[in-house]
Amino acid sequence: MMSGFDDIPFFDEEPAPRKQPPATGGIAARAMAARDRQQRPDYLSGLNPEQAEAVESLDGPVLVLAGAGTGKTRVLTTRIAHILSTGRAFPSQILAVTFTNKAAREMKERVGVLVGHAVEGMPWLGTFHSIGVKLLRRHAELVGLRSDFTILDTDDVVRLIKQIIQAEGLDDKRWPAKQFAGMIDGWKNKDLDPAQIPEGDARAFANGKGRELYAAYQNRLRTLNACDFGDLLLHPIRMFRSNPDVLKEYHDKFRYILVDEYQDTNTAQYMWLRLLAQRAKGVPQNVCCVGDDDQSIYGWRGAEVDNILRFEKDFPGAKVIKLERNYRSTEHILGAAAHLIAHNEGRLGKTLFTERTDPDDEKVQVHAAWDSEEEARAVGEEIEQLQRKSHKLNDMAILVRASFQMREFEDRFVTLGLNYRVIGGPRFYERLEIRDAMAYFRLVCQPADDLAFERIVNTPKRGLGDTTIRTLHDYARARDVPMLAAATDIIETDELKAKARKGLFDVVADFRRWQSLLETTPHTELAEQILDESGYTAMWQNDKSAEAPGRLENLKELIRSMEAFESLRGFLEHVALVMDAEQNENLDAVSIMTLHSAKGLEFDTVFLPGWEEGLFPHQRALDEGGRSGLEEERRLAYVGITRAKHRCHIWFVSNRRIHGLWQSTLPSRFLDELPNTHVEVAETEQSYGGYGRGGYGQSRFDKADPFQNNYSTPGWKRAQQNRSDATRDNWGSRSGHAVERIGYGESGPRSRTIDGELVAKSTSTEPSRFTVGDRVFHMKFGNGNISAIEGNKLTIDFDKAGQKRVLDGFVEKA
DNA sequence: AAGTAAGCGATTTTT
DNA sequence: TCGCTTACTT
Repeated sequence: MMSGFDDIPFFDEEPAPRKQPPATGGIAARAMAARDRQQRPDYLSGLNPEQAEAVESLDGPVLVLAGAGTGKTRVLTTRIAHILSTGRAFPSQILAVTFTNKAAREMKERVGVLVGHAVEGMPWLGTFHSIGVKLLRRHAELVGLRSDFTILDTDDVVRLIKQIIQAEGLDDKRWPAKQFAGMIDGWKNKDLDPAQIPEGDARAFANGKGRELYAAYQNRLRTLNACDFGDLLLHPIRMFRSNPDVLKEYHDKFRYILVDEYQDTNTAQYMWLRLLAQRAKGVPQNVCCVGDDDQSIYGWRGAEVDNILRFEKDFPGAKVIKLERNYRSTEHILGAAAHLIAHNEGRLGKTLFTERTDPDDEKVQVHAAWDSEEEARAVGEEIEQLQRKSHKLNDMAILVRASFQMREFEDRFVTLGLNYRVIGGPRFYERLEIRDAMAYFRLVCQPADDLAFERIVNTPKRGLGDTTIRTLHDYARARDVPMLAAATDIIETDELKAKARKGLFDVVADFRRWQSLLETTPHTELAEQILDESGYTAMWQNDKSAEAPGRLENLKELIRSMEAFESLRGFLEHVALVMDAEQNENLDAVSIMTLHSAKGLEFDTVFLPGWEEGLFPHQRALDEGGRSGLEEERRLAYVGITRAKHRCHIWFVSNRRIHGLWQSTLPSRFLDELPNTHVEVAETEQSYGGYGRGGYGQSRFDKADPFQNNYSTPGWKRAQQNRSDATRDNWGSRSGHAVERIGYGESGPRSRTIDGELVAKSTSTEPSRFTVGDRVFHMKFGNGNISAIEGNKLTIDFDKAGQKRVLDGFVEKA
């Protein structure tokens, strides 16, 4: 099994240059490769021909288009194993980049399985950011940092920006720091420094001060000796650009470069990669990017699908290998997914197939429910039924478009006593008490960390209020020293009142003591000591609120998780980069998560609720992203379906409560893009369909089996268009079934269209056709009397359902 | 400094 | 509508 690995040399760091393997592409190497191919080592024998080609094409640029479930990770890990076993590179000469820590971890583990002890010898396998940190710690001085720089998270960044906005004398309510943080992030994703941002962008914020503020922010980071996440990419880029000798060093070093999830790279990551990958002319670029354009779902946070689409132009002579043989899903699931994604334009074009055909495999099921409550109830029932057939809850997942959908399922599962776990959501290291504790630790390790200082200087309360902090802040800025240092000085003066001076004196003394213990005391012990002596633990012990015990528990957990690290510093770095905490694997539970966080996972049974226009595809994606927004939504749907191994159940409801108002909804257009042959509409004995749908036109989903006939005929399409327009009008007032298209009069409501498809229409504000006291009928709640009217929103006392607020388009005069 | 009142926004998320 | 953040009050 381990053939060929026993004689790999291992180095923690660089081997001596003359001991390097023969140059890639050389005759010797090719001969060796040929020999290896003949021998077909064990680790290659389990691969299909395409996978094997992806693994063995070591010379020159390679793009592996790996569809969902086609063994992408296997290819990557085996390729690394192959490089090592053929002696083409030492572990430290392979650069392997992933997006998430999870992916990096998984890759490390799997390479470990293949090559045993070599994993420790792969220092350059990690996320873009962790590799960036590694580069920066080595060359910090080249970008004006010290190598012990701190990494700020989003929360720190926002607080810092807020200070800067205030310092500029701007109103921080009119110009929210959070928004500006987002803008900076966007610029950094595009590899733009303050001088390079487009004039329009610069003007868009704070009366044209955008550029200034961005520059001020960067200056502040430098004085704080700190980086935000974007800098972890940008600083290395700048460093390479202005220090060709350093870049050359890494060119020589990295003989093979591998990139996972290439479709998710943003412009900065692309530049970073290109700098490292594009060597001198004539030298083969052994870069291998793996990705799937059909699974690009992060355009909204700066990912450029274009990077993968133009790979062949960027790397001339690139070999493109498609992996289309799927090992995960049934033919129905693949067929449904393929048909759906075929509606996108600008694809590289892959079609997944499987060799397994089992007549027992069920088709993808589409279910209709009356409202979200019934949807949750029905999914709960399905889950219980599967459970009765001894399916594991761990093998089931509910994948939602937006997190507000989760609640209904959680509520239902609580009543049923069904175990579930929510993936994503608020994370351990983002909790208040954890962040406070971390601020203490940070300040001990890095006395210049003003953000940490300000966070905890008066937590617990030490009588150091706003005025004191402001005085101290100004004092520090005037002398250009960190606040902790300023505090040390200021307590010698009489700038502060006696009470504040005493409080500050104690803080300074505490930190001085903890710092002196840093090298001598074991870090977990020191951490505990810090939390105790600072009074932080006591603060929560004295807190009577319901969450206090949980917070204390979290603090204990924090200390416990430090044990795995060698030092406080090492732990801090880990937390800055790896924000996730492990889930309890032992519990058998249904997973609930967003479609985005489901990427890369697989489940036996997948439930996809909420396939309604406006929710999925999401209205905002359409409004803000137009055609490409729609296509990204479609890719999201594709990701959702392809998570399923055996069963995929899609749901949509007719009524959903959005922002507290009940709204009638239309089945998602994606449902109509699913093929007959692999999809069936599930018979449900629920209330859906039992009601008259009063003038909303026919839908194939009104009938028991809409797939029987004409759902894709122009007639159906038109019917849906009618319904769509009619319903959208209900946001304003009802205007019948007129088909409104592009080209309204100047004064009329403006619609948005995507290639002629009507996607959104602004609300109109005509006076309501109802008056208080009217007797009305609502499809969901039945009869009732109007008790109040605000614009198009009616408050109605229903005979059975009680008081509800609904939009006037959904009721009729009774 | 804490507690209430008012206001705002409401996809998706990693590092 | 609801839940969270911020402002104002005591």
